[in-house]
Amino acid sequence: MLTEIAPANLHVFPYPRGARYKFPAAKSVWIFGSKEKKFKPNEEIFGEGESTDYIYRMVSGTVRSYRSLGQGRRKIEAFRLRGDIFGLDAGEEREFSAEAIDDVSVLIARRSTSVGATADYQTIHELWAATARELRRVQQHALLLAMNSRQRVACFLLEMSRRLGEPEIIELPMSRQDIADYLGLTIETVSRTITQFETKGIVKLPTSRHIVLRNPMALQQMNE
Amino acid sequence: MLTEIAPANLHVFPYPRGARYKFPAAKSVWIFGSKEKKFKPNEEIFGEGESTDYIYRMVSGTVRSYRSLGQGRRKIEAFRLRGDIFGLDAGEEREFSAEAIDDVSVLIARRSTSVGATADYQTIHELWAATARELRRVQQHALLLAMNSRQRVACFLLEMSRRLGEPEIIELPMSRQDIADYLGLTIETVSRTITQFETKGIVKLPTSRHIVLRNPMALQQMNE
DNA sequence: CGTCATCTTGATGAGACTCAATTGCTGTGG
DNA sequence: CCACAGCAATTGAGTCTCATCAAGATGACG
Repeated sequence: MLTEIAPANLHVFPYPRGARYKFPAAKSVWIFGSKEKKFKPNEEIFGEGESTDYIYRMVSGTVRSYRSLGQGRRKIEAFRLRGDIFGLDAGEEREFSAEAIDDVSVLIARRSTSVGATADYQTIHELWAATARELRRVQQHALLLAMNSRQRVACFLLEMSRRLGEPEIIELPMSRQDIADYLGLTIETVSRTITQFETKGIVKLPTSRHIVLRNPMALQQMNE
Repeated sequence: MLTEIAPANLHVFPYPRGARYKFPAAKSVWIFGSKEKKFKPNEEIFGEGESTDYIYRMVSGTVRSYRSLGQGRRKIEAFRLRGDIFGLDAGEEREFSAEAIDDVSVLIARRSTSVGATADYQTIHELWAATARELRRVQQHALLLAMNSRQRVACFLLEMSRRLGEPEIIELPMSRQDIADYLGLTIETVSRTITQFETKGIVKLPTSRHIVLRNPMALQQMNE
């Protein structure tokens, strides 16, 4: 139900001072059906320009939401994890594509159902709250993109640490290329930066996708 | 406060089922009083951490919405021009500050009034629409921040051209420092880039704040 | 006409990108 | 079990972009 979702993607790093932003607890659950739809890795969930008939709620797995630029370039706008709601574009057409990164399972709601004539206060309120959360997330991301590579990677690791549950053990579902496209860097820079963190003893890398935070405070402090 | 929307029997989104909904351009301004409040250049309209009691609608002038980072650094998140609605934060406290750049006149609405017990469909609709527009704007801005300096400045000029009305004559209300903080660049880079455009005959600079677009297409094409 | 702001221009260096080579990992087939 | 292919990630070397620091130029205003 929606209530569980709010905290999940509420705070995108850099952490706002305190937990000032309280969105009202959402109560209704009726907008999503109970049938799960599954996607295989790299399978497209929706593409730019398609109609915005559905909204999605992550049950498991990881999704990248991105926009294609020219020349095979790509900007990843968000990673969607368990509990996140996505696909709530305002216009009639998708502005971003969404692809499964690993095995993904989602709940789907038709827009016409949830935002149609029968919509009640609770629903509209939840959808508005979801839009507001998304706005906050993107604002944070825009701040991140104005930072240097060390800060961006640090923020990314802390964000993943928080969102994936385990505070100090990060099992990354996405590739270096995905991370690079999310942070507006190249894979080489991402790789070098993480290596640099490892050299300084800030993180440990049992494998490239498995990152252990040994000194999260050091990552926090890079933003000042 | 936003949470206290009355449980009115709202047909909140009376769109025919199946019809993809479109956020209409906000038409009415009725939630705002008719009394204008004025601010002098560099005067603060609200600051980070203050309560989000009011929302604003620009009547004239220019406002910068920004967040202070450490060491006198600053990230400008948006310029607000005539007609823009701003201050619609979802949380209880301001995440950004807002300052008048030049002489500013705004209409003010108390939140409790506009989203209180008397709230009706149109109000909620407009506020959500405003949030959705803001989301889209910030998404666009995030894409911009992933580009190189030439592209950022080009996008900025085109944005101003569009928003300030005159397609090919831009009378900039803000300083180079403001532009730089908006684009995540330095004043020197902004200045050099514009000079470069002038050398190429893409723009003409009667004065530093007065920019004439001689070849807007060239600016467009920088994004591919 | 001087003063202060703002903007431009110049010189230099750090940081990130590019291209290329190497290493590491995983699955597959002999 | 090993060899090898295929892909992902790391590392290296060179280049370029943009930030920094410093110095002029321009413009607004008393």
